[in-house]
Amino acid sequence: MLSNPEVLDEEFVPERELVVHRRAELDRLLETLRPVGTGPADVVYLLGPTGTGKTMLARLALDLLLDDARVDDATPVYVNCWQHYERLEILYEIADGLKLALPHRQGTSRGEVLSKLDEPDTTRYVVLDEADQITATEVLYDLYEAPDLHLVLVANREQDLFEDMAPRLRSRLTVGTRIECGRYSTEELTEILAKRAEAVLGLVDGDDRRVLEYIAGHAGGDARVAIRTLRELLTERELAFSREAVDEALPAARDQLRQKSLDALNPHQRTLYQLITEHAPVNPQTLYAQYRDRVEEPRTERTLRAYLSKLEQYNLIDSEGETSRRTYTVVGE
DNA sequence: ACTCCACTGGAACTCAAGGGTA
DNA sequence: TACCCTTGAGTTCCAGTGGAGT
Repeated sequence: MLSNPEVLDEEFVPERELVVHRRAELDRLLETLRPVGTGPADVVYLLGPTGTGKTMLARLALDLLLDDARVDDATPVYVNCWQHYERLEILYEIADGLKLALPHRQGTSRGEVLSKLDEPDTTRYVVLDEADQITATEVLYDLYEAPDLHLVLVANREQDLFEDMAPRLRSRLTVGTRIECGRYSTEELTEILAKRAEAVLGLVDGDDRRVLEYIAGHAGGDARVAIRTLRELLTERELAFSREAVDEALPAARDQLRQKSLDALNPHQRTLYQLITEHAPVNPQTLYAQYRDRVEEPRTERTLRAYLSKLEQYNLIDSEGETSRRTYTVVGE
């Protein structure tokens, strides 16, 4: 039996002690958010590619702020904009997190939620994870205007965040603290894996450590992939700690992460994804025709276009070219 | 230069569902 | 219980874009 198997979940938020390579970023984040000295910044950006510890940092910072004696009455809220990307949806999630007394979700207008947000009784810390998925960036303005509310925006690239933003909003939001999380090096990833492996297995010997290095070297600097692979090795492959086992576990780990995104799709979106895997690179005309052949009650092309942009947002597919020359391919195939 | 065609994405609309209210 | 309000999902319509053919 493994002890603490939860540390092998890539979404697990570790204790401060388990954080090995993001100490400086964590301290800077806490320093910026803590209302001491010159006062907190209004917006903090946590930027960097997938699997570089941004979400972990943001969640851990919320936990630590809650326990911090210097911070009175803090209310932390975490919203994943991957699932909640519409303006009202995000406001509702925040209202829920802040335990604001709304009559009910349906039937409460944006104005009502905003007026509730304008009456703070605590310092609010709001993390918007995957903030580049937000379709209506006006929500950032809503939150920026709310008193005593500190925003942490987590995104891969800063430009994605500001791309569709109105200039008035952009000029307000560009002021803020930026904390960059670069790709982990193989050494750093090995350390991270070693900490997690120790938490479940006890001490890790030299041979095992070489296997961890091997995982780290093949995970492309992505901690999610590395941790998933370790979990796959320890839970599914009966502690088979060898390079051969890693070679099998790595693609399985990547598949599982992809499957997690696919599970969030409706049947029509899944059919589109399936067709793109079968025919990639495929142009829109062929794709729409194949789709109509495949399903009983096809959606309109306008809806399919909306689905395709969603699949792209989920990083499941890629598109190249414009208008009639556009083609769709599957990411990672 | 002009026209045709394929494609995109915004705006306005319909519809069903969920919940409050008199 | 009938009616009202709001929402999300999906559709219809359409202006704009860019490649290809004449």
